[in-house]
Amino acid sequence: MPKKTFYITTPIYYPSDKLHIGHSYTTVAADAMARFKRLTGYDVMFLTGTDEHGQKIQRRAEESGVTPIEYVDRIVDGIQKLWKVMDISNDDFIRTTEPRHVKTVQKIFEKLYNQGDIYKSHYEGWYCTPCESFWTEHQLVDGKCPDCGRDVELTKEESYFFRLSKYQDRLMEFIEQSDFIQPESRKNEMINNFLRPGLEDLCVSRTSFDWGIPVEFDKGHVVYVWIDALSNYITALGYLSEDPSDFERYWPADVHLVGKEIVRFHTIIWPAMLMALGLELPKKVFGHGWLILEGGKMSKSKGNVVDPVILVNRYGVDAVRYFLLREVPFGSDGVFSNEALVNRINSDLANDLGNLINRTVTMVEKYFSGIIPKPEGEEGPDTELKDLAVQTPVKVEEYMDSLQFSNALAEIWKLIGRANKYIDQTMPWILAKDEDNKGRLATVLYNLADCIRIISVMVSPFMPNTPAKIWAQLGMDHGQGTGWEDVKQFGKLPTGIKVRKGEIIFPRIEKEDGGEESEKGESGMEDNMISIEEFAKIDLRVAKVLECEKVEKSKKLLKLKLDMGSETRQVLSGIAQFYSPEDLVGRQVVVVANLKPAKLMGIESQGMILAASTEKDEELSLVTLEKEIKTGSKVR
RNA sequence: CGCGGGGUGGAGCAGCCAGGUAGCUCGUCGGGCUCAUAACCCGGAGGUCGCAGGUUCAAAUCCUGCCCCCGCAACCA
Repeated sequence: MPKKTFYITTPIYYPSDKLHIGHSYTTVAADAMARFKRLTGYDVMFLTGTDEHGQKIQRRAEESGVTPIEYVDRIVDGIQKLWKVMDISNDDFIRTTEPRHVKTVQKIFEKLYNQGDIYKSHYEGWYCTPCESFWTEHQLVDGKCPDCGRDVELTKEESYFFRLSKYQDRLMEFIEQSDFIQPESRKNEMINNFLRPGLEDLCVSRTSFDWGIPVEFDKGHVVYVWIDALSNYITALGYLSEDPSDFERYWPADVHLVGKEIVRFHTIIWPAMLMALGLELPKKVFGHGWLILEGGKMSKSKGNVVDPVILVNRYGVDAVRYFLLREVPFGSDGVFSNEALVNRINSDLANDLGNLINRTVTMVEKYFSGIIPKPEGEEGPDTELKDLAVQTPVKVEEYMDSLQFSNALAEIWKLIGRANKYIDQTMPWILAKDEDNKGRLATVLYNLADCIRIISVMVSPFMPNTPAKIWAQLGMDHGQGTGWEDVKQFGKLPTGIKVRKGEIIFPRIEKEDGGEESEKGESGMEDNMISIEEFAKIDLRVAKVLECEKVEKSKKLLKLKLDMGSETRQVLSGIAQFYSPEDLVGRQVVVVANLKPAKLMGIESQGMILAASTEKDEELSLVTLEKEIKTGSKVR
């Protein structure tokens, strides 16, 4: 009989920037689930990938002076390395620029067009020029661009539409009557905010940029995000390709794991697309919460950016993975802080689990020369411990099936706690004093060691590297008794094997004195010294202000046009409260010329001019030059 | 009336949908133990469940109103 299949996906990430801890969170969760399902005997397909088209990437690439594909190749490479570091066990990685995806999306588009689910019309919308974005009437805020608050103009663009409205009733019925959307609160959100007000047809092509999948029968159009990105879940399986065997095997997906911000696309647009294609719908979409960083949103100026790689280097993958899945209930938002991470590692991993292993192995060495002894009989607290040990996997299974990672882990830790308590109850060091108690001592230590075996297996989906370390210490070189079914039985640990006390698996992390200081250190500031080479990376240039105007609707921003010597640039600066545009035109300023461009109020800024300001910005003074010098000169 | 989330011992959370003993983790205090990673085990202290009304025999939980906090929208390049 073929194994039951399990298909789980993460969203495909947008490679316009490096990924952060939030992306790792989703992916680690999916990975834990995938590993758990493999462990419990499923034929698993775990998919992740990248969504590589779109205007933003096209623009980023242009700014960096490379082609879009060169640009994404580099970032995607980084993402794949990150997943390696995080020990992600994905079975496939789909890139929307791959031919297998592109071809199928074109087929899907054409199929939907031929059957009338996609039609050509005009996108009549309000266009915000600086943002280069279209908005519908009701998206506007006070008749202005909801993104930047500026004026918008009514524009028409020819484009293709998907008949989303046609599926409104079927969607409503499906969503209301199923537990398709998890957690439940998000289901209500979708019904009340989107389905009840009514669905509008969806624009699925663009002519305003070309970094996308071309619509084959109408050049000039590229497929816009929805059909391109969402389809990845089936194109990766070979839907409509020469080899659809994976599709036949794994579809429909068991879970699409997504962040709460994109629940809407996955629960409304995606099912509607599938209905149109006549395909089965995924069984579940789970919208998890966000990791909120201590001190507000992650931002560079606050210095609280959390780089997963740094965390892993510092604390180890398994510890970081454990923390992510344990600390916060999966459906809700939670706070991420270094302190919480260290606390978890110390109390759960070092004190509870690590110490349990260490003390058990030590006693086996001390009292039985390292040989796992044969148990004799059962008495006192043995029964309770054993019962709990074999019941725990059942509970873990239940929690995992509803993606309650933190509860599953809590359940495992109850057993760890119980085992620690068992040591105190049975007091092996007392038993060891009297040769008559040798048998009882053997039983106690065997029970402990076998509990650890059970724990090691249950923990493996969350912490992939830890089990092998535990097995090595227990002397289970062949992983005996480590299947999921073995874990539901007590006594599967072979006797007579020799334990090997090795390194401490989870050392305690000593908090450096002065917690404040170490917090700063964590964010990678080290000490504040940089080398001359590092300084040389900053390209400071003299520029002359050619034009300058206030940014409309902005208190602080001025838009400057700068002569950089060899080129002109547009730079924004938050100095409007201190300088008026007339003051600046014709003056020379100092500019960071190789700063990554950014958009403020929807306007691109290609550099930063230097100014000094007091602590609370009551005063501000521009950095200028003592005497005129050739525009474009390097400052160093 | 912008949208969303939330206010429960010192910190972080569960409980609320299906009213009836306020639970967990960390911290703290006291004790125990010495196999162990200053770890482990036991016990204690500490709570007007944001405020005010209402429903009810009974409200953290249901209803109404209000206050406050956070995220997003929305600008320190």
